[in-house]
Amino acid sequence: MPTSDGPPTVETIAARAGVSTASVSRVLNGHGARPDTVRRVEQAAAELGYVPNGVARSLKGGRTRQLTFAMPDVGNPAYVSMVRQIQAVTKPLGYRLLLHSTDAVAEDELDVVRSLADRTSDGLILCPIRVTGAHLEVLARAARPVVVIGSLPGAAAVDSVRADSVSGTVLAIRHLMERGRRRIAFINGPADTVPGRNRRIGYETALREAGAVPDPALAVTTEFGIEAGARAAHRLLDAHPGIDSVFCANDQLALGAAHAAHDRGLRIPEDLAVVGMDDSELARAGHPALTSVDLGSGARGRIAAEMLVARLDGGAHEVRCETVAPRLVVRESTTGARTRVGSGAVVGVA
Amino acid sequence: MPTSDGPPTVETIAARAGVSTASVSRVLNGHGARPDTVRRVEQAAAELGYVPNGVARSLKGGRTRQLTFAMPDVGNPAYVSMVRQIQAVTKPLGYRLLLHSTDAVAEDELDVVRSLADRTSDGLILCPIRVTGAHLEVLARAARPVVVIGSLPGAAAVDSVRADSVSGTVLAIRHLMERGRRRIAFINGPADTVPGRNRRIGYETALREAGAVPDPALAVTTEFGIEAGARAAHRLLDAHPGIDSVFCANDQLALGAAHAAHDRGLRIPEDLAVVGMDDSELARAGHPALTSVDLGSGARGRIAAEMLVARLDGGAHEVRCETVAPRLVVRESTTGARTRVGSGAVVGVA
DNA sequence: CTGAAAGCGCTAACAT
DNA sequence: ATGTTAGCGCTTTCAG
Repeated sequence: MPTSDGPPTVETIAARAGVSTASVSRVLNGHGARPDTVRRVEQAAAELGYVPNGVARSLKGGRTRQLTFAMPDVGNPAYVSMVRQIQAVTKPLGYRLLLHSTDAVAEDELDVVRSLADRTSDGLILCPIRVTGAHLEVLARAARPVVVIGSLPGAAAVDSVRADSVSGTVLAIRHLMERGRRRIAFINGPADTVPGRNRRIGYETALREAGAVPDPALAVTTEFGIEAGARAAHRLLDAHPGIDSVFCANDQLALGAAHAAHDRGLRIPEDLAVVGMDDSELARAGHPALTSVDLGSGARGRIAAEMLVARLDGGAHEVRCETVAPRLVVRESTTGARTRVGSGAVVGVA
Repeated sequence: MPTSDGPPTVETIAARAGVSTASVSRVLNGHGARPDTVRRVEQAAAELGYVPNGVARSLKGGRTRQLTFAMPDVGNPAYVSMVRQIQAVTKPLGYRLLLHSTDAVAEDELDVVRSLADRTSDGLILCPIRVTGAHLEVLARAARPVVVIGSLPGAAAVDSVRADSVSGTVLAIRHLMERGRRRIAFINGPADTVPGRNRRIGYETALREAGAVPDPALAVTTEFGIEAGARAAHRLLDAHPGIDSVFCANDQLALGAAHAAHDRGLRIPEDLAVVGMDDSELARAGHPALTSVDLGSGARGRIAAEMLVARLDGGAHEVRCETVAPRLVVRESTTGARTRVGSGAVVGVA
C-alpha cells in the first residue's frame, strides 16, 4: 500500500472504497459491478481526484494511444495543413499527436521509423523528402504501422498517399498556355527529390503536348524560400527578358518571383504571369493574389491518418496507395481580374 | 522467459548473452561492467536489433521524456515559430514533443492541464488565449510543471513568458506618427483577450502621448484572418476616407487591409500606410512588404522551453516571469523604400 | 460479482 | 562485477 504521498493509484482508491484493485479497475473501465461497488469506487476516485496513470496503462495494454507525424519542416504551410487534418481525424479518437521535424535530414527520418521499436507510439505518418533504398529497408522492418505521405516504389509494402505533381504541373502550364503565354519559365525546388523530378517532367510534358519545345535554360532549380525565388526570378529575367510567365514549385518561390517582378517594374499578370504551388495561405497573401496548384496537402494528411487508424484498429488488410488529384486555383496573378479577396476559382481538376 | 515471439526484451538479451537482466540493463545504460560482459551484451543486443521499451522505462523512471505544447491554432505562424523554437531546445535534450491544438476553447485548455495527471508527459507549455479564474485554479493543482506563454495575474505560482503588446503597439503608432501620419486607424483582433486589451491600451496611450485624441470610431475589432482584415478596412475607409494609415493586430489582418487598399486604388504607403504585427513570413509575402511589430513569438517559445527544462532538471526555484521586448521591423508598407527582398530594418526596440 | 495474483519490460537496491 | 528480486500502476486471468 502506497504511503500517503504521491498521486492516488488504484490501490489508494481500493483502500478507500474498501474493495480490491481489480474491482477499481473494472468499475473505472465500465466492466460492470454491483451498483454499490460502482458507487463507492466512483466516489473514492472523485474525492481523490484520481487520474489513471497512462504509462502503466500503456505498458499493460501494449498501446500508447499516441501517433507520430514526422515531416521535414514545421514552418512549411503545406505540412501545417497536414498536421491540422491529421489532428482532425485522430483527436476525436483519443490519440495524442507527437510532432517530429526532421529538417529534411534522411538519417533523422530513418531514426524516426526505427524508434517505433521503443513502443512509444502506436503508429507513424512519415513525410519523407526523398525515399532512398535505406528508407525502404527500414520501413519494411518497422515495428509499428507506418503510412507514408509521398511516392513509394510499387514494391514497398507500406500504405501511402501521394500527390500527383506531374498532373498538377500540367494543369498550371496548360492554364498559362491557354492564357496565351508562350515563354514559360519554371522555378523548381531541389531537383533531387521525387516531387522535384515529377514537376520537371510535368513541365516538359505539358509544353510538348502543346507542341512547344521546352527550353532548358528557362527551367532552374533553387532552394525553397521567398528570397531564393526572388533571386532565381531576377536571374531568369536578366538572362531572358522575353519571359512572359513563370511557374514556381511552391508559393514561397512564387511570392519571391512576384517581388522580383515588382522590383523590376513589371506588371503582374500583364507583363509576367505567376503561378505558385500548394495553395497555402501565402497564395492569398500577396497582391495580386496568386494562382496556385493545390496538391491537396490537407487531404493527404487526412487520408494518411484514416489509413493509419484503420491499420491500427482493423489489423492487416492489403497495402493501400491513394493518389490525391491536384486542383488549379485561379486568382489574379494570371487573370488580372480585380476580385475582392476570396478563395479563388477552381478551374481545373486533374 | 518470453516465448520466441514478440520483440526482444532485456530477458531475451540476457539469455542470449548468458548474463542476468541486471547486467543487460547496466551495460545498456553505461553503468560499467567487465569488458567481456559489455561485449557480449552489446553483441546480443545488436544481433537481435534490441530497442528498449520506452513505456516500461517511463513507468519505472517516472519520466516519459515527453513535453506537451498546447496552443490555440496550429495554422497561426506565430505559434508555428514557437513550435520551432521549442523543438530547438528540447529535441537535443532527447524530449519528444506532443502537440495539442486547443482551437482556443478554454475547456480544452483546462483539460490539457488536468491531463498532466495521467503521467503521460513530463511538462507542459500552455499558450492560452485568455486566462480565467478556472485556469488559475487548475494551474495551481497541475500534476507536472507548466510554463504559460501569456500574461498571468501576479499571484499565480506558475512560470510564464509574456509579450509586451502595449509597448509593441506604442512602437508601431509612434513610427506612424513620426512618418507624419495623423489619422491612424486600428484593426484589432477579438477584444476580450489579454493581448487584445493591451493592444487597445497601447494604441490609445501612444496617441495621447503624442498629444492626439484617440477617435474611438477609428478602432475596430474583428476576427483574425485576411478576409476579416479586408472587410474591416473597407468599412473603415468607407466611413472615414481621411484615414492615412492603419495598424493591425496581426499580419493576416494587415494583409487583408493591404488588399482592400489595392482594391480601392489606394497606394501603399503613399495613400495608406499599413503596419502589421507578429513579423511572420506573411509580412514579407505581400507587396509592398509589411512593416510589422515582432512580439517575439520564437523567443517566447525558446524561453518557455528553457524554463520548463530547468524546472524539470533543477527542481524547485522561485517562480519566474519574463517579458520579451517587441521590435519594430520597418519595411516598405510605411516607408515606400523599394528595397530588394530582405529582412527589413529594425528601428525600434522597446 | 469479487479478490488474489500474475505480469507487461525495465531499473535499482541489495546481496553475493 | 554480477545476480536476484522487488516494484513502477495497471489490467486481466483464474478461483472462489
